[in-house]
Amino acid sequence: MQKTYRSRPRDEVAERIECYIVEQNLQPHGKLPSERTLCEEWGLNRATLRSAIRKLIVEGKLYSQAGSGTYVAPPKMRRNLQDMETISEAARREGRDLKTQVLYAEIIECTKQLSKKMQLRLGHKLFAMQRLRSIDGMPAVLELTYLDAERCQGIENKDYGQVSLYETLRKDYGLALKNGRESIGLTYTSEQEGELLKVPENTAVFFISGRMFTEDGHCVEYFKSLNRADLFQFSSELVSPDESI
Amino acid sequence: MQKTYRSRPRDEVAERIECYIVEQNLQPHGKLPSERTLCEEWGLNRATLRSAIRKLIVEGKLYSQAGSGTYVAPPKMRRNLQDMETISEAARREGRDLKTQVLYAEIIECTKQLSKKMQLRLGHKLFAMQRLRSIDGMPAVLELTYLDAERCQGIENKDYGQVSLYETLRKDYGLALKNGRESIGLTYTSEQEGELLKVPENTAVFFISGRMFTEDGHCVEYFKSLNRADLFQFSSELVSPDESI
DNA sequence: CAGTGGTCTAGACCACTTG
DNA sequence: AAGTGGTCTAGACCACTGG
Repeated sequence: MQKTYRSRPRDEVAERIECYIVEQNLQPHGKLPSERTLCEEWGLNRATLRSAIRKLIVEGKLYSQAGSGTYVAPPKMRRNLQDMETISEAARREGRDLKTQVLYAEIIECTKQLSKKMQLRLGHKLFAMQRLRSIDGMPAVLELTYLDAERCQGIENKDYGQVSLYETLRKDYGLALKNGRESIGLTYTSEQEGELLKVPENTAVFFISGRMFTEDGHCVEYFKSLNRADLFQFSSELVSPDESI
Repeated sequence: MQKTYRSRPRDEVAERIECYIVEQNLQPHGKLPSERTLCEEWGLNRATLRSAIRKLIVEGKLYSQAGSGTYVAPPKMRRNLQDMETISEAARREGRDLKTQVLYAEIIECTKQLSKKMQLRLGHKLFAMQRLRSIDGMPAVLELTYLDAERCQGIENKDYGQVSLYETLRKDYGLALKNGRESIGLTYTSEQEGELLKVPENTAVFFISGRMFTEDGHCVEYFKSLNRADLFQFSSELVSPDESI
């Protein structure tokens, strides 16, 4: 009485695609032949091939662009919560291209909720900025930053699509934000967030928020960001769960 | 020049299913009519209906069991990372049925990696235990716990399928584990983990690990757990990201 | 053993990207 | 304008669940 292993075409095709990538030495963002071409060459039904491709997409190994093609997904970018590495530092470390687009930047007055978070009085001037950050051309992080504008007057006068915010804080204002607390969770994108990050609505993304403090313990920055789960991998220092008993 | 809104059948059908659930007052675990029945009654192609069902499944609104049927998914169980609420406390709070199965329980010697995590010397006696915990009959959490066995001698003599581990620590050993650090990430199930949690291999699950300390700062417990993403929702106390500008 | 969800085949139209 | 992925139709077989 032995379990019959009737391997399904979908899984075989998925493996075949992975082999193809290796054999052809396809690099990240490398293009696969079109679905119809593969179907013909491999004698497949398109639905079966698409099912295999979908599997590899959810596994983070492929991505596809309507009207264009199917491509090899680049490895996820690793970020660590322990050290306070900014995304620009992480991108530099991994040799990635980081572009930043400022969606919103204004001086606002501290609200009740922000006042709690940052320990500032109501009405205190804050610099609020929302930025969309792209890794290797793919929208990856949607970031909302609040800065104590009274501690860094004129902070709003630079274009943080071009200049590093942290470098400005350090060089122009002598603020070295070394102490911080971050926390992570998962949420699902709203319609608007999905459009900005170029993912469907209700896609699971990492939600990271945190505060940065000056050396004398004052909160200068509060931020929250959405990070695409298909592009990032948040590693803790822990051993992999695969090392279970 | 207006964008034409040609709503796709799939999305219409998905909405129709949601309406059906409300109209028929279907409760969690309530059964939908069979796919073929719905196709006939609503004049649909089965592939289209299945596409709609798949969408609702990834959104956590339905689940299906091969050979049996498609059912209304119960709301996800909420857990919070900030407070150190155990899963049994969370289950009680939400009025859910929690069952625990011990897969492995033994005294082992502290390894190099564990020694780093727990700040204990190599060879220190640890109580290692792996448990599978089920919510309302569905395998939900795969948990691996390491306890400082020299601080709680005889800890291995109870059946933690029946008795609360934390209650035992508190009552029998006077250990109130109030201080802890947890961290969360995403990983993908191995074949074995998938079988235990009753999900396919390579399913995305939450990976939570953490350490619990005594009041005098000694690490007594190190744990890591896999939590099915379709059953849990991890919330932080922070404002929702939807409140972005 | 009848009914279920899971899968596969074969063929078609659509909106979009790209040369 | 040609080619691409995304979707839809119609019909079929499979392994499994449950009475």
